[in-house]
Amino acid sequence: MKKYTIKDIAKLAGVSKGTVDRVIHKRGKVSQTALDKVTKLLEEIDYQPNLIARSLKNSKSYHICVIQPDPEIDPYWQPCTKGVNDAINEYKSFGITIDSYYFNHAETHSFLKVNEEVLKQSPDAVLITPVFHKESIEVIKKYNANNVIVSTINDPLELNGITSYVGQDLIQSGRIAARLMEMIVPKNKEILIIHLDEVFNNSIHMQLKEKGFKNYLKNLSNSNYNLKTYSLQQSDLDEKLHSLLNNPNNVSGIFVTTSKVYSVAKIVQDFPDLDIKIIGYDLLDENIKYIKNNAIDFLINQNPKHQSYLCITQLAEYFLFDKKIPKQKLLPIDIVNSENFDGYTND
Amino acid sequence: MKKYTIKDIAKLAGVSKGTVDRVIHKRGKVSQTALDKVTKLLEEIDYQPNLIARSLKNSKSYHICVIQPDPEIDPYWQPCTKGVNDAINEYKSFGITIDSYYFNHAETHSFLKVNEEVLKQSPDAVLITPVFHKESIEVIKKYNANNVIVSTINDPLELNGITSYVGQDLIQSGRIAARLMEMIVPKNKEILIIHLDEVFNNSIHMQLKEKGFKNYLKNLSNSNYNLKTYSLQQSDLDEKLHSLLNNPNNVSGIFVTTSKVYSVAKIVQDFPDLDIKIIGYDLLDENIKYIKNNAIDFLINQNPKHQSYLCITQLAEYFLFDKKIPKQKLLPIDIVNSENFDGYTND
DNA sequence: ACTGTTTATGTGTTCGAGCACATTTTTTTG
DNA sequence: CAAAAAAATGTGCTCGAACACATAAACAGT
Repeated sequence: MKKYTIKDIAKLAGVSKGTVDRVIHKRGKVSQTALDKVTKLLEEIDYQPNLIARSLKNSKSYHICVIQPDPEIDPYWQPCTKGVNDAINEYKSFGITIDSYYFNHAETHSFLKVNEEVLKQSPDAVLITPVFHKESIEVIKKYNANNVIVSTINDPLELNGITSYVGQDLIQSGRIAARLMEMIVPKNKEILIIHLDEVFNNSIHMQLKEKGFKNYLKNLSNSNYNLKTYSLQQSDLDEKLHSLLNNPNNVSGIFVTTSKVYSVAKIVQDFPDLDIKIIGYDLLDENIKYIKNNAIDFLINQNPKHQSYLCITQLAEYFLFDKKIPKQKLLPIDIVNSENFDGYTND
Repeated sequence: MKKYTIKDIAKLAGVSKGTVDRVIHKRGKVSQTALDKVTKLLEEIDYQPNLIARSLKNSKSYHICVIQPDPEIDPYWQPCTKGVNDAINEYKSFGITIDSYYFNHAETHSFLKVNEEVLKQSPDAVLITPVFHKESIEVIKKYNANNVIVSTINDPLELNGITSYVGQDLIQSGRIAARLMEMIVPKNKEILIIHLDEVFNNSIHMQLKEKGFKNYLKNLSNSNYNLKTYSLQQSDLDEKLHSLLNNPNNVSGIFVTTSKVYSVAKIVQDFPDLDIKIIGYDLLDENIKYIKNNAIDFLINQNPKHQSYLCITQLAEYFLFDKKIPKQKLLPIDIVNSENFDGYTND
């Protein structure tokens, strides 16, 4: 199983490597005879260009900018940064430079400002985390106009200006939570759906999760759960939840649609007599504390680290080896409990 | 953020690229003055050699042989083959050729014969799936003697002749199953542990899973489960399980330590009055059928496809870019139910 | 048949690292 | 101090693909 090079093929076909090259790249200026001969030969031996040589020849440097919420402000984004850093290290020896830009995920103007800055850099690609739905659409238009490739994670904007989306099916994510609830919460009990965030933002992932969750439970034949939805700021949670649980109630499960589930678990701990199951999102240190002692029953892992890492990997391999980028890459949705969280944190 | 090359450094240091090269590779024959100057410069600009150029220069072809049980005989190994095929396609343009060799997982001599064959090929590396514990150890010794790199998946042999193991923590795997059982099976009920396989083989993964499973349940304060273990050939299962369930019993959960869990689910379906929860392994088509309709409650995904793919990836990147191979890579242990299996099958 | 023009084919250089070999400089020795 | 030996440094080619440029063959028009 020898590896054929252009030179080999040229010799076999009795032409020069220039001609072979022209055939391969369909640059024309080749006689019918030569074209046939070379084409046939290429097929026969199933020629595979050496991607390393190709890449060396094209050896440019590429510049990718990452735009994400500041992990100092919201720790949810820390793993995202880790994924980016892994990618930086992996590709720095290949002539790919990656810069991170942070914005305050509570302020749209911060997001817009950072994007202005990045646009000035005119990078080859950007990876943006579109927590602001409307603003993102505008920003992406600008990138497209400047021929900057746009990849997104976390929040699927349905928009054709985007080259790649890496993330999860959020409706399905809600369904998974629902199926787990069904298994651990008795029939006819009350289940709370809590949207919890420090700030209100116009991203849609919480809504999609709720939709999937309700959708699953609605179609059950014999388990009439009583569902109640609350959209809360973190500051209102304490009062609201305490007043709910202090009064007579039938609550037996809580589904928190964000990574802030630990603050719910903390409050529920004050009511040891109520047997309340909790399902929420993501492997924050705070959450892991509660899943370890089973105060949280299940976490659903959105794997932000892997999302960002994979997204950059796709871009890098596109630049280096011309590997095509899938329009959408849906990652598996991991179910995490007290025994398997470890495997998802240490990679 | 310019990318420096050896030539750049040579110019900056006022020496030739040969000297720089000698410094980088510590080949000696460099004056102290030149050495200091170049070393300092290298540090200052944090020189990163262009791995693509390096790889091109070294451009050899590498040969990897994969030795695994015949997927035609045991479908469990089909995804393994898929992972290998993905790797073949990914790396064929990089001068890495990969050949697969199958053995009958019921016959040790078949395993030995295939290994003889592979040894004659003198490949650069082999990926073996050590279902036969003792025989594998012997075989690995031979590879080591011939300077063939040995990677393993699926079954951790504790042996220093192995360069890399990609797999899961099997004891933990059992603990995960136990935690799930605890959540869905009422206290004081009976739980069966069933080791089920077509043949008896001397691999140890079933034992490790059982160990983890029992270990978790034993340490529970208030849930006295009654555990019973059965080691069965597939042919004996039908009679044994029917007779068990036809008689008065308290069985409420079954943990099957292999991928053959579908045959247990099939039988349990005949007893709709008993509410028996089932947990088993792997996303075989047969198993997915049962998890879809909740006849199986949870599957634990050992991700054989990813295991084999990752293992080859490690070898390839070692050969191409000199990336070091971790001695052991433990993959996350995925919990799968009727709603998230999809994400693990389509990748 | 001889230019001029189009079309086809071949040659040589580049990318960056790595290494063999050639050349220069320094040191040793009679 | 010259010759020989050792040490240091520099030069030039290779890996395979890509492309610019040079050359050659084919064809058209007068």
